[in-house]
Amino acid sequence: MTAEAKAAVPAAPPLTERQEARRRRILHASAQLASRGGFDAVQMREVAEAAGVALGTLYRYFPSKIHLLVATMQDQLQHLHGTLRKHPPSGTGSAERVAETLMRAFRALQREPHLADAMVRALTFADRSVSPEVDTVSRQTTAIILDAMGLDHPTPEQLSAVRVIEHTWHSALITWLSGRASIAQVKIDIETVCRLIDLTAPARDQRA
Amino acid sequence: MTAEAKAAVPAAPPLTERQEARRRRILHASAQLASRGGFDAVQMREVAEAAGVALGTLYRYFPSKIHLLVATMQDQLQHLHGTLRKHPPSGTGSAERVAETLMRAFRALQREPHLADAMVRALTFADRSVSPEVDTVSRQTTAIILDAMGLDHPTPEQLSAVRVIEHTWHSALITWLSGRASIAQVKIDIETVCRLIDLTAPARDQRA
DNA sequence: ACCAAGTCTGGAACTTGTTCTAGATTAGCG
DNA sequence: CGCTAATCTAGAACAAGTTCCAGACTTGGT
Repeated sequence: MTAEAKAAVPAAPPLTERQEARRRRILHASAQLASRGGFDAVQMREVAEAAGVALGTLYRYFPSKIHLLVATMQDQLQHLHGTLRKHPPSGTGSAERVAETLMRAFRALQREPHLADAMVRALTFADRSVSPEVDTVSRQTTAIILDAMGLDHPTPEQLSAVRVIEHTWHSALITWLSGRASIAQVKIDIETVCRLIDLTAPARDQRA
Repeated sequence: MTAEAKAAVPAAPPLTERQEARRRRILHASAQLASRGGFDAVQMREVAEAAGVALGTLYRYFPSKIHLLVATMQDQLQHLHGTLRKHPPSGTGSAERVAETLMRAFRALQREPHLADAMVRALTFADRSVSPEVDTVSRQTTAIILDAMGLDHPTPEQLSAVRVIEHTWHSALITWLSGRASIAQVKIDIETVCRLIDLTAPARDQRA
């Protein structure tokens, strides 16, 4: 919680070309299988086979199924962030733009609901041993939201609002994935929580 | 999502006394083991043994480990709701009272962090097959929050706010349990999201 | 008291995540 | 090139959730 900003993964031994390729094949196989049948369909033996790699090797690259799926999510988020940078949200207010961005991400997930299931379940099921990786995902998400808000130097209050938005985002996704909330409801929840942003705007109308 | 309010479990065959006792023993064993080592420590074979029941019987009562832990959570929530009814929050505003209530619940969880871990992880990991049970938990939570707000007939807008609060509550718990957020941060997040309540108050200062 | 249906028990068996081992391959280096 | 350490492979082995089964026990109805 204190001061270790920069690199969450201090020792990232440089991978050879073949190793990079293996890693990529594994992530691809993971996403592929996840797209078919969700979390349960990502079976370590199958991932290994599809990636053309021994089971032990798979575990050397990703020490658990959860690690693998969280890494898969990092991968997908990176894509998304790139896409969003190229086509920024069009709304005029911060709240609107954030809601628009999240809804766009949501629609992307709807196109691959099984993949979404695998990634989100892994993310919320992760225990302490996966904290660094999950934290990376969280930072990526935060960056996306701050981008949408157009903020470079958020106040602590605004960061709180962003954290709450992330909470809502993850949890709303889960209720949708498990069939307990409709798409429309997720939309409402996102729009509702985005109202918090205006509440923390540094400008006028502050009387608390 | 439409109109089937009353009983989520349509056919609850009346249990005999011995069956009720078995069920209670199982839930007790579950909570006991969870209190020790969290999610992983709740092993079905051990629960069965501790409850003095055959493995097959355990599975007849609770069709999966997740079902078992979600039921455990229902149980604990019931306690909590009872306690809260007897000692209502003292704040003057809705937002304050809800925040106070949730912080009180949070402190209760802090006393049994392993149990909290087991229940919350089960809750968010649950797939569609556990939807009815998870939904029950959700309704219990909603009821607790509405109680704190002192509302009997919430507007749709207020219900949205309550849903977002629940999202934040669950997700914040997870970040705390996995060591990615401090207790203080959870407190801040709860207080932040509770501000939404004032935003949806039916009274004055509505100009959007 | 007796029977049929349903329930419970003990235990084996199966599935999938994870670990371990022995031997082949590869990478870096003199 | 030839050596050494690291990495990779194939596959066995182990752990815990889940399923199945044969036989004993309960329950409810007659």
